[in-house]
Amino acid sequence: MTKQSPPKPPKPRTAGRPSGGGGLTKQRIAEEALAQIDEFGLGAFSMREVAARLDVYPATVHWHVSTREALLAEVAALVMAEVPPPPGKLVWKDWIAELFRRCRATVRRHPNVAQLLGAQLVSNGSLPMELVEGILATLADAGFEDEALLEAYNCVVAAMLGFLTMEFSPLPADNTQAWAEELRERVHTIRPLDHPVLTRNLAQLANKAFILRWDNGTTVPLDSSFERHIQITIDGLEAFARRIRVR
Amino acid sequence: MTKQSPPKPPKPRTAGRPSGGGGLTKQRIAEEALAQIDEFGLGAFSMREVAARLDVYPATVHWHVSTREALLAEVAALVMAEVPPPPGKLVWKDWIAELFRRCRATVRRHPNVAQLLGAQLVSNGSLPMELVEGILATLADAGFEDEALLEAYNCVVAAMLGFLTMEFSPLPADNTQAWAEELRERVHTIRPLDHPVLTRNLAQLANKAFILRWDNGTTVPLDSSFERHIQITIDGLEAFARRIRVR
DNA sequence: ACCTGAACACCGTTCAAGT
DNA sequence: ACCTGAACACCGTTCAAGT
Repeated sequence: MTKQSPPKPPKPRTAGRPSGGGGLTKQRIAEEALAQIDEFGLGAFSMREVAARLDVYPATVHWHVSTREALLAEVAALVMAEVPPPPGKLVWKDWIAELFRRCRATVRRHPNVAQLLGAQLVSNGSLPMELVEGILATLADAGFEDEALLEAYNCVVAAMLGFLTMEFSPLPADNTQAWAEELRERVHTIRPLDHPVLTRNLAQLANKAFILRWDNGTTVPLDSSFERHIQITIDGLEAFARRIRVR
Repeated sequence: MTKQSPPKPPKPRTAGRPSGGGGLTKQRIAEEALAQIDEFGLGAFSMREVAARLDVYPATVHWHVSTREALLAEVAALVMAEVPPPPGKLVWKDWIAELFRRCRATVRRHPNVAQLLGAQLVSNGSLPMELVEGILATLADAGFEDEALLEAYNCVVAAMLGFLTMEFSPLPADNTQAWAEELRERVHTIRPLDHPVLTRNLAQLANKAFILRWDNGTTVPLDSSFERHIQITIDGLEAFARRIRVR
């Protein structure tokens, strides 16, 4: 697109350790990769592109990162490291709710990495240990221990990352417009006799309910649904805690 | 791997519409793609590979499917179409719980497509409309309407697909072994002073808690966590229903 | 309408060679 | 230790040409 300088002046660079303030690091590479993904989406990400941005040969990137997958995991970790842990003094319900909100705020700033969070085991390891400990400590405070602690923890993580992964799942890369129009058409021509409840609530659901939408969370945020999701999760956890106490 | 017949006998095939029982269809292509993914993982999926399996030129596949992304969406739809809708006579709590379980059973049969379900908006449209209507009808039965219906629905879908996406998220493609060993090492050498709760419950959490595991749901299924996730979601929904009734 | 055959512009990764 | 330069074996997609 912006490549219109054909008499490309040959940049003579030398091999070996850089003399200037160069100092390419894994961190630096991940930052550049994140920038690329933020700007143009995951589809525009490639080792070669990142190398080009850093004005370096592809092999150089590989010297630092080993593999494309590893770099993406690094990027995911970079994003999740931005999540500020909620203050420790909150009661457990508020702490969990705050975590959900802060996590979403961070993902909102990097929506294109959302699909990396839940969907790959490598980048599942991206949540900072500090947050993991925070969740566990909070749930322990709420009265969960042993297997109940494990279950409550998994529920919290799945509910949080799962929702965000879906809310910000990317649109088709190619002809977004045509695709959106087609889905919108399909949703609005659903046969009322086969799908009465859907039809009756179409105005409420169209483009705001999962599976029935053609824009993602970047364009059409699911604010109220997310807040409700928090409440439902916490109410469910409380019921769980009650069941334990009763026993 | 199994390619050791170099004097490949040239298969002379003719262009044009196939005479025999050929009849390549989008459906047929998606089935072959699914088979490939089931066997060797999403990493081994490519248009060319699918074409080879069908004994056809890559361009032929493109004539039927338009794009790689579209084919993957088709594959996701194929899988989710396998989910048998729960019987309609169940009370709403049981219906939702059954849906969760049936959905999981299906994804368990095709774990490698899990990462497609939640993470791409194209394949978000994969859930059959019949199930969507089922969820809506069930929730309407439970007393949710208008915006509450939207919120409850989004919560159900996110909770269900979100958990499954994470439980079956794929391992790194390359040197799985080394990666697993490294993560296991990292988890077991967490500093006790910084992460007391984590350390205290390490035996309970290691390789069974999200972020702290190196095997996915195929090897180490999160059965009890999933059942608890169902209960928590339903209890939360019930609390939500109560809040509405009170108002 | 459906397919072949070939081509284009990309990939990730490896490896010898430089400094 | 860190990088160049080139190569290898793949990709997805397009397009004219066949039948």
